[in-house]
Amino acid sequence: MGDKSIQKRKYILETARKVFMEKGFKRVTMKDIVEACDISRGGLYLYFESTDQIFLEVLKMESQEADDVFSDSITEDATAADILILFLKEQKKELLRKNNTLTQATYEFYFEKELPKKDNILRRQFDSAVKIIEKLIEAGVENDEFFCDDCKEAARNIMFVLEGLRICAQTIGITSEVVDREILYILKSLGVED
Amino acid sequence: MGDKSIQKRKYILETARKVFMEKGFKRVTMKDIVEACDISRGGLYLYFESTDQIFLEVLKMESQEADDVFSDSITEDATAADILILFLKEQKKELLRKNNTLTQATYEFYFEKELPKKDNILRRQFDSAVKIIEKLIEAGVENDEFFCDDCKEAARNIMFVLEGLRICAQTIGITSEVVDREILYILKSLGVED
Amino acid sequence: MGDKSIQKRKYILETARKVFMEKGFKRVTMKDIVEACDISRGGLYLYFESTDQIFLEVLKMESQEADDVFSDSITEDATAADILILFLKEQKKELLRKNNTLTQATYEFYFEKELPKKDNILRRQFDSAVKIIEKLIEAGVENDEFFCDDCKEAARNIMFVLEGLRICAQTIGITSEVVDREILYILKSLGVED
Amino acid sequence: MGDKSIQKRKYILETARKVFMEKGFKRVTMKDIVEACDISRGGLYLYFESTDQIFLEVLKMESQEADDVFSDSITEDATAADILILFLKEQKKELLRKNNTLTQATYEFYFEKELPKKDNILRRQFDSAVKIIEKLIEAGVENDEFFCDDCKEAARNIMFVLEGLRICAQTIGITSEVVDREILYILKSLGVED
DNA sequence: CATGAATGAGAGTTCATTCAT
DNA sequence: GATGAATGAACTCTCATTCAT
Repeated sequence: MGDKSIQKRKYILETARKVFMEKGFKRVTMKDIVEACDISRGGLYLYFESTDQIFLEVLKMESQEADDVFSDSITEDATAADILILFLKEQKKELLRKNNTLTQATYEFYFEKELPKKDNILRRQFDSAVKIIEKLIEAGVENDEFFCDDCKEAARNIMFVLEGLRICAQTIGITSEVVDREILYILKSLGVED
Repeated sequence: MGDKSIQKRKYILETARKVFMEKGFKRVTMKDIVEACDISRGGLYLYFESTDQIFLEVLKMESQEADDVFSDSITEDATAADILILFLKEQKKELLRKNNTLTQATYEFYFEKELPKKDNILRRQFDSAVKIIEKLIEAGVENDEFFCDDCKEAARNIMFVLEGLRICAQTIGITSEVVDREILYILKSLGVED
Repeated sequence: MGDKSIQKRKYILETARKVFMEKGFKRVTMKDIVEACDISRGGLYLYFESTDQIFLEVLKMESQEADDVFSDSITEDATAADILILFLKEQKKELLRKNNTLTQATYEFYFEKELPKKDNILRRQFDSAVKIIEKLIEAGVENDEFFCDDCKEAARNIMFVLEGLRICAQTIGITSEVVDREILYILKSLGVED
Repeated sequence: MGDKSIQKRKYILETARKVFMEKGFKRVTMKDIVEACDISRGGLYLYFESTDQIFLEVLKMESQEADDVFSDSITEDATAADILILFLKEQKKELLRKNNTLTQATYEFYFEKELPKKDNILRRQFDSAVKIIEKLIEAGVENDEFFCDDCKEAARNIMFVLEGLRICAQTIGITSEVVDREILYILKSLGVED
């Protein structure tokens, strides 16, 4: 596969990503992607053999970029609290974005395929996020920014709240204020006065 | 519609409920329901016109029963903390049940139809649960069982954590221990020492 | 499946039979059969799930009728030689018929699927024909119509010659005279002077 | 067309031959041949325009080599009977070989294309084989090895039996013993005592 | 000459929905 | 009311064939 092919492959994945963001996972057919990419039916099959495969690849792309969210948040002089707040604000932005997330498609995908619960991308992302938040809280505790007995558990709780917000955003809808309140609640439970 | 019809309608809904629990929402076809009910294709259409409609009715049934969870928890001499703990344990049991919940189907349904976020069954259930928990916490605060600044927010937080656990149970999988730790975390943040 | 369904099933098989006679096996698609029957795409799938299945059923029908060829040949006063000659003439007629045989389709079918050689319809038909011819020759030998050392082998040889003629008729083409000569040769080798 | 081209053409034909032996005719696609030859899709089209053409060319190659079977059989001191027996044994070997013959592919090819019956390679091969066998029998008759009224007809009969065996080998399966018995039957009908 | 990405026609299959009985 | 055969739109997937490089 030449350079051009790699380009096209990437182009297809990026286009498919938009389609998944708009329609979720299940409603997307190979035809949808073919049309969005403006290529031929057979052409798509040269690169991918199913929507499943395409979605998994999109997810991989996504997950690589996800790691950057933290990296972006970390600046030299920022305190742990600053970084955590920045991260939570990032998450807020993302979970309030309408039709601009793969959240729904991802959930649908994991529902449809009854994938191994132990080893899947989503799980790895979750666990890795927990670990990073944990480190952040530990750093904050050392700096006396945070107060916390069990940093690991606090990190996990934050992630569950975020997941709860995320799914509610997709189903029952939530406002910016609701998210803000949750963020404040989280921070308060870490002993941050604001 | 005669008595017999009402009976049959109910029979269909109950049978369909089982099908949705097994397969989620999207993967269920009219054919599946027809076969599960052992009625004729045309027969089903006499009562319902789509899987959507059937699922909504199933959800209505469900939501009427859901209110009983709390009622069951409340006994005369129970303290607020007792009731809250009982409720959380109920939730734990439910969210760990495999293929015995409409959770997945419900999420799928709400993903698929981009329903009004403001007024839907799920939303009403959520809000009503928040209110009940809030009342419970307030009662607990008055009894000095709980310590809490903002009972409404605490209640909301609990619900988001539960939602987070619920979705995670369906996608990345969670263990009984994970749920226990979250329950403890919630109780601790209410000032309960255990 | 009601009476009507059985009728329709039969109708489809008979129509499909004609299609197979015209086009062989491989070139026939479900669409061809749908069009020949003038039914809907989905309609055909109610009765059969593949051209394979349809062809096998056609073959079964055929094989039931094939047994009648002999029965038809046998009349009360006919001698063994008469019956054998009648049978060979029947075979001649059949193998010279253009596009009015399933021969080609049958061969194609057995080529395509690499079916068990031991137990298949074709094999059963062949063996049963050998047995009947053998009986016939034995009867002829007893009547001093035929002369033959090994009736079983003679019967088998007749069948192989017929198979050879059949396949040649489909590939390189043969004339009526060629078949006649082979029939005479067979009869002569059984000691029949004509 | 340069030397190199001729070489490549031949290489393609020989490779394609193997593919046809494995899969018959109809199941072979241009893609199969391209992959077996490890050349480019477009490249194949520079030499041949269809599987039909390729198969015909393979058949031509084959037919040139087929003539050698007899030449090989003929040694100086061999009697007619020896040569005939050798030839029949050759044929036996060939028709019992699994997946190592173009037989099936050839039949499929002639089924698919409804080619002129009068003038085709298969026909020429058949006629030429008949002629050679005829000559052989005539020689045998002169040497008093064989007894035969109509040598041409005997030769033709042999070929039809062989064709019958060949097709049966591909469809209903035959054993070595069955072929042996047919060979003995043929020889006996030529008056050879063995 | 040679490449291999791209095309698009067409085969197979499923399912919501209708309608004569 | 109830039945279930029938319909046809929509999807998946494959392959011969072309054509820019």
